[in-house]
Amino acid sequence: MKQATQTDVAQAAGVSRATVSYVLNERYNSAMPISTKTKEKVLKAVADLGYNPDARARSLRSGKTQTLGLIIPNLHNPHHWEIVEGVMQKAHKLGYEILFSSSDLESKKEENSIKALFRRSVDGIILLPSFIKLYPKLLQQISELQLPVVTIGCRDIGIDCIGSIDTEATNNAIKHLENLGHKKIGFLVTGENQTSGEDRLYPYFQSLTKNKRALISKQIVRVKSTIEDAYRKSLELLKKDNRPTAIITVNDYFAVGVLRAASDLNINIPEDLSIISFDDILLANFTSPRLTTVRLEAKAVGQGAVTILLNRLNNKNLAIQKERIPAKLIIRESTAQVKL
Amino acid sequence: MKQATQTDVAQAAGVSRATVSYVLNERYNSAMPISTKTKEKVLKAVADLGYNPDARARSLRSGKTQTLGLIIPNLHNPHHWEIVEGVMQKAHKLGYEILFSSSDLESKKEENSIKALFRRSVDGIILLPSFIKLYPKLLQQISELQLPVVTIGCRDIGIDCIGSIDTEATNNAIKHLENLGHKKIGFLVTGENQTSGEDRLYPYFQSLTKNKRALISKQIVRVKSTIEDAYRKSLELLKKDNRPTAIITVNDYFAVGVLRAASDLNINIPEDLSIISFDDILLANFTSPRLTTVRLEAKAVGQGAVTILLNRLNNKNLAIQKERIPAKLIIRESTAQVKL
DNA sequence: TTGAAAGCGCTAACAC
DNA sequence: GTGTTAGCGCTTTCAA
Repeated sequence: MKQATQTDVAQAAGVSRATVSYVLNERYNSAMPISTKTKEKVLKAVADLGYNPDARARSLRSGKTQTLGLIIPNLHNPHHWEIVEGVMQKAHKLGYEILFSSSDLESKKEENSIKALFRRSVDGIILLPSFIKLYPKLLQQISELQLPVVTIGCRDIGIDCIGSIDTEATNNAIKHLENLGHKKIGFLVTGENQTSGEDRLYPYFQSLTKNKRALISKQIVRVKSTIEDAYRKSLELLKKDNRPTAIITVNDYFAVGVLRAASDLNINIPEDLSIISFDDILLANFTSPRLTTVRLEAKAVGQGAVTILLNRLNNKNLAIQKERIPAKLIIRESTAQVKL
Repeated sequence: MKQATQTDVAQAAGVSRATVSYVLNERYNSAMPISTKTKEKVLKAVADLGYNPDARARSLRSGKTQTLGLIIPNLHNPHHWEIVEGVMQKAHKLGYEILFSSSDLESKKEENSIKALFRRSVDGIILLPSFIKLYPKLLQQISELQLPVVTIGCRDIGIDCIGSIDTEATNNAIKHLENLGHKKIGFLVTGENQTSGEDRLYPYFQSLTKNKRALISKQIVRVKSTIEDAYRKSLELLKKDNRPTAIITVNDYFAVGVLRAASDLNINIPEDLSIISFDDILLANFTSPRLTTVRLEAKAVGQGAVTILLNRLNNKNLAIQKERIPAKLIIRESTAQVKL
């Protein structure tokens, strides 16, 4: 049997198509009063026929798709998924669907995702950007598409955003390590063009030029966003004679790679090496040892992103929204007093 | 500036809207010949105006949305994302978008996802089902919606499907453990209503009733699909006097929880306890010890699901498709000869 | 309180 | 080779 259409329902209920529309969109409370009997007739016909309004037609006419685009850099970091979870929960609760895409760390793809994918099939976009260099281009595309966008992770480029307070988070991590007496700290950050490395650690390095820079012998290692590379690079780092007594990684996922590398080299954690990371993914509490990490409230970030985006949809003229979520240090087992 | 429409392009190029449509849909090679000059004029106008066809209107008219629905049970098991990755890669390559949804292990939600979400906004659905009991209901919904569906994981219910060869995979795991001399094997499976537990281990248990059942003292533990529960339940299991010498978990994600529990109890792996699991997620090679596991080729499964679904879209009358992907035992560090 | 009808932007059958 | 035109299924003014 063919799918029932609005016309079928109207005929079955003995009313006009407009009336069906009114009932289904609950217009009867406000401007458009509908008699209870009519309403019931329509509802019955809808149930009988198993009628489901066509989202495309509805969208074409109303201008709203009730769909949000979500783009994340890669599919392997669990932190991203926790964000996705927050986004989906909130979006579904509010009656929005999610058109999902991963940019796979290729800037070309990220571009395409934004452009090709969202030919008015979404009302707005939630973007977890991967490439810093992309930002100017991004801005341009966004204005061309005239689609509201909220980015996860804030930079001052006049776009709605939500993110953790990176400098605060970083300071928490550094301070914890310093309190434990660590002076030789290694840093595992993402590639030069990617966001999380720069955002998270750069403010800290900046501050160093003024004061404690001399105190800390920086050992910065850039890794691709895979656990394999985190493993390989930390293996190299830890094989050096002058290896750090503590490592800060830009995310928990990398920290798992470091854990593995340390284990290969018979380096005990935290006795011989402290590790601290960011995110506090679920897994962080189940590694051996459990990870000391700076919690970034992924789910809240995801939910907040939806809220911000919908605010924008409801009011194009809103001032730029910028929400910062506090980061909290979670001390577990991967950090300890430095050995003398 | 308003988004350009087909009419704008037609005017700018000095042709009719139909011609624009022909050019953009590349109809000029086949039935509908278009002169090169016209084609170029149109293409230029498209570029000048930054024209992007409206996916909704196109879909409404053509009946195709170029969008696939993807539903997975929960967002935390990395194996699921690897499947998602395969799905997205293949789908995007073929010009399809992904409408994404997680059923979060609530059967109610899974139902809604299928019904409400996909009111003709997708051409077909890829479903990684979570609840066995849902299958009959599922079948009914599918026929009501008249939407092609492919399930990941096969059961004989007359739906296109793709999955690993579960009995083969299970036999691989069991045989490996038996070869190492293990007789007391514990099983960590998912809740009674969920698919992976039953599919993966049930055929094996069935076979046992006929022969080696006596040899193996089964210790079956049911866990919820969270790493926390896997951890908690294996802690209980391992505290027993008569604890198993080997544990089979239904996925690598659970195995990480077992690793953690063993570590808490100072049980050495693999010396005191062997662990074998399923999936071979990326992480499985970076735990300590690295996991012996039965590789399930998640990415290939995801890609295959898309292929199967598109076959179905192209030919409604195709016989039921059923693709099985061989499972391969990957021996790493979490299994060893049983101690005497 | 309800109905008639226009039209969202596009594709495809048909006409020229 | 190219243009005309009829809808796809819905929402929403306007009229009754």
